[in-house]
Order: sequence, then structure tokens, then C-alpha cells
Amino acid sequence: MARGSITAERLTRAAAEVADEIGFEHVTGSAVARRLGVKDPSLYTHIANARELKVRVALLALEEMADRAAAALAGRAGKDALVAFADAYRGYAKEHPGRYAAARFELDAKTAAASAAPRHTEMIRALLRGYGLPEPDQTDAVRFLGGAFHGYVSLEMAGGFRHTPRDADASWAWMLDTLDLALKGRSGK
Amino acid sequence: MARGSITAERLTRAAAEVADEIGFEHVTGSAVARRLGVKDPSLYTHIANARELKVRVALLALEEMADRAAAALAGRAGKDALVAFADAYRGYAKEHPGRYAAARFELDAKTAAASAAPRHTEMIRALLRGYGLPEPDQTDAVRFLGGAFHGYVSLEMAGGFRHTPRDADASWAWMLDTLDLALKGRSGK
DNA sequence: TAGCTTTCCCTAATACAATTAGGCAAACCA
DNA sequence: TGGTTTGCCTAATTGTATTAGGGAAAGCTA
Repeated sequence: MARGSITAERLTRAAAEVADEIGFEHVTGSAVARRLGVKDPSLYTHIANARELKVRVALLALEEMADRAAAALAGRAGKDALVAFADAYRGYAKEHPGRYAAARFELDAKTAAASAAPRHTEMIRALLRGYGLPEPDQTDAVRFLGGAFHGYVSLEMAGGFRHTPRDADASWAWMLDTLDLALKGRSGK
Repeated sequence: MARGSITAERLTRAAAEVADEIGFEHVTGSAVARRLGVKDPSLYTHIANARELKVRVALLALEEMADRAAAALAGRAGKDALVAFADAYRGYAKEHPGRYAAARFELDAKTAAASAAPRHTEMIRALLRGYGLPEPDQTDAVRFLGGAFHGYVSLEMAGGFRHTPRDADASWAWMLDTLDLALKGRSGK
């Protein structure tokens, strides 16, 4: 291939596309090389190893999600903010299932700290401001919300809800209502 | 190796052990064969392929978790049941992280239906009885709780809480309190 | 219990993914 | 333009997944 046809960014983007198509767990360096029309060993001029490719997709996903969530959050507060944030999250997962899975890839502490992950936490903290929770309740609530959003989306994507007729959107809305009420209840205590 | 030294069950158990030791995503047929002191091709007399091994570990994990949860639930109701169930779940994940991850392995619909997964749903439904939720709220609540438990445990195991000093057990307890209150609020409506 | 059949673990071999070594031409630089 | 660097390639190695086929042990039969 032509010199300069590969860059770490191009590799990352291609890997993200492959992930969305065949699932993050099936992403392989070879598949990415094939998609870009280059030979496998050529990858190693740009990335250290196959793991780095996955890490880069994870970082990309975390950043894209954070950007979407930030946009969704802008100018909103209270339940409005809660719903907008949660929907941004879930919407991203539906649009980019492979990248969403990538965002759960285990990063070492240093990489995680330098990623967009802390922004996610900060945004949840921001949307919680409307509920007036004191510490340490606020931290507990951050973990609770993060877990609830991720857990729901994760079960939904795994097909866990297909056995029951009830619409997944309706259950999602019910959950957000419930979370809103629960947080209001917690703040008034 | 001696004839009869391999069975599908033995393979599954060994794979589960490997999973807990090095992580479910790193389980390989070769590693399991090595652990049992047999050659790789010998596996294929007992399982169709490497995926089947993972499926079997997933089924084992789902069953073990269901058994634990059932024992925890016995004789309890209301918040007591909620906490016991959730703790059983989280306890299993901490004791057997590889198997816990395996339980999230995507099964095809038929296999999932024949697994212990429906028991999990049924148990959540059972513990919700104490809250008197009408349908479809009950279904929504099942999804909510399943998601919240899994999401929290999943984030905790991924190390997502290590950055903040707040104790993960305390946040867990806070979440269970909040869930209890939220469900009570929902039933009284 | 000799002989027959089946079972099952092994060796040999293939394919694909990850990775390293080293070559060679294109691009850059003086 | 000649020298250096850069970056993609071919060749080769290792590890995992899998198929083919052999041979001996276990079990059945008479």
C-alpha cells in the first residue's frame, strides 16, 4: 500500500467500525489490516500490539459518549437532565454496540485517568446537582446511576428482555421516572 | 492420559477455574487441556468447539448463581429479601469473577431459555412481590433491579470506583436502601 | 477368556491471529 | 542528487482451533 496510508487514528477508526459490525470481542488486528488493505505486520509500525488497538477503540468510545452526553446535558437540569443524559448513553449503545462494549474494556489506572471516563463521572455529578444530595450520598448516587444505566443497557443489548412482551423503551422510561423519584426522596431526607 | 480422564463436566469445571484465575475472556481450550494434562485435540471428543466450552461455563455460572440466590431468598421478604438476593449476586461475582463474566456470555435464545437465566428473573419477581407492584410495573422493576445489580457489580469489578475514597460496600448499601425506598414509593402509587 | 467392537486419547497436519526480523523503495533533507 | 529515514512488505515463529486418522484400552460376546 501507499506510504502514509496507515496511521494510528485510521487504524482506530477502522477497528471501531469492525467492532460495530462484528462485535468488539471479535475485533482482530488481521481484520483491521484487511479492511485497510494492508498486511498484518504493517500495523506494528503504528501500534505496539493488538491490545493497544482495543485500548484506542475504548478511548474513542469513551470520548464520543462523553461528547454526546455533554451535548445532551447542555442547558438542562433536574429530571430533564437525567433523561437526556441517560438517553444519550443508551442511544450511543444502540448506534454503536461494538464501541459501547469497547468502552467497558479494562484500562489500567493511568490510562483510565487520562481518558474521558472521569468526564462521565463529572457529568453524572453535575446532573445530580439538581437533587441537592450531600456527600457521601452524591458519590453513592453517581455509582448507582452509572450502574443502573450501564446495567440496563447491557442487559437489553444482550437480549435479556426479548422474552417478555413489555417494550424496552417503556421499561427504560419507568426506570428513569423511578430514579428521579428516588433521588428526590433521598435529597429531602 | 488415561481413558475416561476427560468428560464435558470436567472440562467445564476446569474452564471455570481458569476463568476465575485469568479472566473469562482469556479462557482458551488449550489452557484447559493443559490444566487437565491432555492434548488439545482430545477436547473435541467431548465438546464441539471452543465456544461450547464457554457456553458451558456460562450455564454453570448461571446455575450456581441461581442456587445461591435461591438459598439467600429462602424465608425472607421485603427489603430483607432484596438485600439478601443482591448480596448473593455480588458475593458470587467477587468470589468467582471469571464465572460471573461468563454468565454474561451471549447465549442463543434457545440455550438461554433452557438455562437458569429464567430462574433469575423469577426470583427477582418473587422478591418484588413484597412491594405489591402491578403489571407492567413489575416487569419494569425486574429489569430495573437486574440492571442495577449487574451494572453496579460490573463497574465495581472493572475498578471504576477505585478513584474515589468512598467505600464500595457503603455505596452498595446506599443503593439497596434507595432501591427499597423507590420500590415502596412505586407500589403506593 | 479369546476375539470383536467401540471408545477415546494421541500424533500429524492445516489455518488463522499475533508478532519479530530484515529488506527495499519512497519520501524527506541537505 | 546522494544520504537518511520512514514505513510497508515478505519471511518466519509461536500459539490457538480444528480435522483426520491411528492404536490401544475397555467392554461385550460367545
